[in-house]
Amino acid sequence: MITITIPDVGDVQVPAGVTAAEALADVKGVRKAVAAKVDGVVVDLSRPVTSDATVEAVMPGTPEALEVLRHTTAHVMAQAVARHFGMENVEFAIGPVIEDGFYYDFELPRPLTDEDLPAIETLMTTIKRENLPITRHEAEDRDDALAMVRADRAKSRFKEELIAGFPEGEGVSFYRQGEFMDLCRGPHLPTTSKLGFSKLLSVAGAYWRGDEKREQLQRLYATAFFDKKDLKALIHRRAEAEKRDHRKLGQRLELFRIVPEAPGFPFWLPNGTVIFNHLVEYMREKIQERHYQEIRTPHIMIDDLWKRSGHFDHFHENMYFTEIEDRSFAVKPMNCPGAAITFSQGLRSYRELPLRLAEFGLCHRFERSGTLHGLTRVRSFVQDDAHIYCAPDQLQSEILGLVALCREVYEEIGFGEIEMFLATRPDDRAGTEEMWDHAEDELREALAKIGADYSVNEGDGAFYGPKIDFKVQDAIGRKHQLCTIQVDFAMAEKFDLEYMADDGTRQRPVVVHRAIFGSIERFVGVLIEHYAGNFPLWLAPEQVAVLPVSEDRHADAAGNALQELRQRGFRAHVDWSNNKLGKKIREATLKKIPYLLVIGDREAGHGTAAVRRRDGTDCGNLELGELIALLCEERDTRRLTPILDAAPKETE
RNA sequence: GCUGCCGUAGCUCAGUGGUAGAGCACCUCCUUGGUAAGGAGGAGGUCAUGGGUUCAAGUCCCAUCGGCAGCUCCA
Repeated sequence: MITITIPDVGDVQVPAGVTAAEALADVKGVRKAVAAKVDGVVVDLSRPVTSDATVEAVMPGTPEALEVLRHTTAHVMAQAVARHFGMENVEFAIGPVIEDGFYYDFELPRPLTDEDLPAIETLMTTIKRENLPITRHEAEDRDDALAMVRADRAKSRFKEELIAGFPEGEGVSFYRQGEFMDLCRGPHLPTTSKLGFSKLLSVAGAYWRGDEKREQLQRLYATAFFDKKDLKALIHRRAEAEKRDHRKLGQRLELFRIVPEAPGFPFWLPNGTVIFNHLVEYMREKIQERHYQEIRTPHIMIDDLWKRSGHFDHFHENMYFTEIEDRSFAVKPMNCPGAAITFSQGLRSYRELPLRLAEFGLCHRFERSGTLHGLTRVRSFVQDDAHIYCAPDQLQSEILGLVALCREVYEEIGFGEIEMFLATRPDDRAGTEEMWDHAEDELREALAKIGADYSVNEGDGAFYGPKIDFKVQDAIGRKHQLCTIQVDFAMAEKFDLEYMADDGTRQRPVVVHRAIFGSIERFVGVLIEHYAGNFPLWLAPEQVAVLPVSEDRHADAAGNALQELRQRGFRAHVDWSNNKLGKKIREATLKKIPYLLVIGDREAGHGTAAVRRRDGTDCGNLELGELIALLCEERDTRRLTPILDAAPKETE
């Protein structure tokens, strides 16, 4: 007999070797359990328990249960694909669980099309109804496992390759339901009837083991949940994300365009340029407060410079080159060399440090056509870049200042949670161990000083120094990496940068590269989706629309309102069309203009306007001067939420 | 770059190998109106580009360019 400890229930004595399910037999609701946890490890319910252990049921609703469900659903999807094409025509690769679902990679006689999906889904439902028991089979070692896959099917080179990579001398497990067997660590649901609600999402190509030199496989993405509600919620979330897609909104709101004549090089339309410029202006304020100096450096410089900076060696594939009077030039992919040259004009004194040189620099990088994506992955973009040249003992306070700046900006923009990552020394690196120790310590200490929560990405630093990366969460919970703060010991050497220290010796400055927005292009792309196109007043391309009820009777009042708004610097217009009011409201609302001022008989004589927000809220009738003062406050304080609330309902 | 899908009016999209279509937007006229679409008329096309098959190609085939999803890359 062994002793099983069941949390919240107590200890029970059972014969050694009973299954986890049997051990849990008395637990309330155990019939719904999808797996068991033995001493904290999730296993099949059918797994025997051979010695004293803590055993608990893994119930639907827990993350572990969902993972088991999705993993099993992946197997069932593979089985359905096998039935759809015939087992002998399919070669199976891998089928892991990912965030929000799972996928499975196959080699198939022909590519999957959207028409295959419903057929595969139907087969999955059939397999669920067949209520096939899912059983675990163990191979002694790798040879045994190889024999098992070869006996099971004609083509198994991917599975064989996987097995060959397993550690020697360890067992290998397989799972079988019905005619389908798959190499798998498990655990799985006990039978296919326990499957929840699943949906096939998309088809894509993927390389075997992510290597573009290897076989290209067909990848089928899908998801599964226990509760139909959750599946619907995910589908809704995907639809919501699609509605916010910055490429669609960018087109509809006339913010930017990317045309075939310049693939990957965005055109900023007037509306988008307003946003672009205001973000730059905002960042200028921020860096002026922090005593940065702004510079501008050339877009095209001779090859030798890029060879000296190391870009030619490390970044050549992503650079554009051109020839001028038989000399080879490169278009800048980064701003660092220009800043370094700027720094090196004249001998610097320690009194000038930290010297913070900012540049809203336009960079060009060659990106492969398949990687381009709206504004978030482009071939030309403007970075809100800066290079800080400081003495080693100033490094930490500079880092502190940058982390604070980042947090301040992201908070003012309205992002949710901010995650920080410390990326430490990679295997391939420059500089001495002391330098790395020092730099990493400085970063760690800075993060500790502000009490920041952060994760460490070991070995993820740049070859010249460690960095802090920021990830922000947008309004619908997606994460974007924007800001990066990088410490660089190599650049000062490469460009022979020096300053005169207080003891009269020449010293190398430490260089910090950083961008807060990252690139303005990507930042605007993220912002469009974050705000769903509803930009806060200070950024909105059009801030106020004046809508006369009758375009001739109320023309004077509308014109006056417009003039006053424009005098106070608002981007405003009057809808002079002869449409009815309802239509004018619809059009202005679709343009996501924050405030609509309706002016009719009731307002014209009193110098007021009936104010409506783009979300449909009626803010009531306000005197024009008072209204404009409030709007100024909303704009000038860069409020994220409207300053005007719903007017109280008037009862007559 | 790779695999698959796609490319028709400014936008969103229909279109059976046999005369090029709709809605919105645009222009003109009527309508002067009260919180998300008033009415009528008009204009707008090298069906991405180049080849091929066919009596006949928007439609079938090939190539190129561009877009989308994913992979890879980047961060």
